Amino acid sequence: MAPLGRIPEATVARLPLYLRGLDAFPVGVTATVSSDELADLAGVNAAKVRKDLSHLGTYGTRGVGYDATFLRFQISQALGVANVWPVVVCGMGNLGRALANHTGFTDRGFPVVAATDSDPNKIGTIVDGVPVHAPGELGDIVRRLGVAIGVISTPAEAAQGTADALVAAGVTSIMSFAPTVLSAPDEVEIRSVDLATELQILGFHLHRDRIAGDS
Amino acid sequence: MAPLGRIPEATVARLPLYLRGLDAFPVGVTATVSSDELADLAGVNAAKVRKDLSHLGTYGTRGVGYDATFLRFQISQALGVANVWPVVVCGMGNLGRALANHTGFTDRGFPVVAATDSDPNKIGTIVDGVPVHAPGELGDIVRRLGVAIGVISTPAEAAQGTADALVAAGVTSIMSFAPTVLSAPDEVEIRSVDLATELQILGFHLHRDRIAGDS
DNA sequence: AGCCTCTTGTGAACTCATGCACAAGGTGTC
DNA sequence: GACACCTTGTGCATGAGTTCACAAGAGGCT
Repeated sequence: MAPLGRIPEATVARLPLYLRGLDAFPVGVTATVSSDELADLAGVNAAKVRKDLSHLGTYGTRGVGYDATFLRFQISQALGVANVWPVVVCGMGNLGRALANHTGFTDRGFPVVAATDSDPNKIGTIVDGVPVHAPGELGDIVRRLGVAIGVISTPAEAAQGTADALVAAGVTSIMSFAPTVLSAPDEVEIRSVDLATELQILGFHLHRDRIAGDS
Repeated sequence: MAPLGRIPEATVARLPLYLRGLDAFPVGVTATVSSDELADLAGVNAAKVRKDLSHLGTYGTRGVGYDATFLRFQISQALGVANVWPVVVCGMGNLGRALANHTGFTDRGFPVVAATDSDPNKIGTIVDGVPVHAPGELGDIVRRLGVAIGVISTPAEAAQGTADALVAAGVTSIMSFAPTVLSAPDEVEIRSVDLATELQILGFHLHRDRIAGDS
């Protein structure tokens, strides 16, 4: 199989789950893991695990399984986990503060190096070790600190302007929590997480189950 | 078309986006919206909008478009937005507090009526209007307040136990932010949002672009 | 060595989702 | 009423992703 041919998007989205599952295996100790075990750890089925991993290369041994340490290395390699991508959090409201302080980010190679907020009372302060700047300084911050990823946690009204500023500064990866559609050039990748939308999807199923139960 | 035949999951996930897009139209005022306009507002293409809406019924007028108010009503109906689903937030760390205080939840019919945390200093206090209880009281809270949805924002280690407690209390919809796989009976719907995983997906593309740029 | 057992890697069928392209069916104008 | 113009609704083709099922190896036991 092509060692690094095009990896399907669905597979890319699962690689972090496999990596997380492999955390169950101590480093340094030689251990093998089967596609079945890894499937359990990642919450998917075994066939998917095998097909996903086959996109990276043939790293398993038939009849045995995968060497946990080696597999972790290969997935890390594919995901580029060795890199550290500095993050700027735009909008230090409730959510922004939580994100800036989220240990899961730094632990995985995404240190929050700066934040912006339009509130004059916050500008110039340091919240949980993260300096808060004015939105106008965004371009400067990105260049000076080598920011690779922008997180938008502003109100919906300010989101597009913030995205524009990030793009203008050269940021090509954005994660947005604002409940609005963002437009940006094609080469910019935007991942949008709308928490209320997620709940509405849950609500749909609750609603439907209730309808079904009533009839 | 079957007015309420089975709606594809992908369509369900987009209905909230359409509903959000329709917010651009004032209530009470009669206005029509075309699939093209709605596509822009929701960030998808027009063909998808039409096919999605056709699953709900034939609510458009050829040559004209959709009546904004009526369409909003129909989508709301399908999603069951008229219902109010009380939410309990489990784990009042940084993220939990932000979620409990998230106005987007209450605004969309998902009031956070209670929270739990294992920290004795938090138990019994009221944070932003939300009373914090001990994890052991979860079953009682769910029954007493009619909780429909549980949000898990505990550390990964406590997530499965919290999920078990929610399920035991009769909650069938769970939204989890814990970076771990949760197991639950089939009838329980779990939506998992791992923020670090999202960033790793962005990181993959950054990594790949950089590789491509180097070669 | 021969055989049995185990698990990977993958061809192939199948399901689900997307997007095109156009007929069907409205509205408004002359 | 006839015609020109719009936009929906949908049949169909294409593509992406999932799952099955099994041959191809690898290791161990007798």
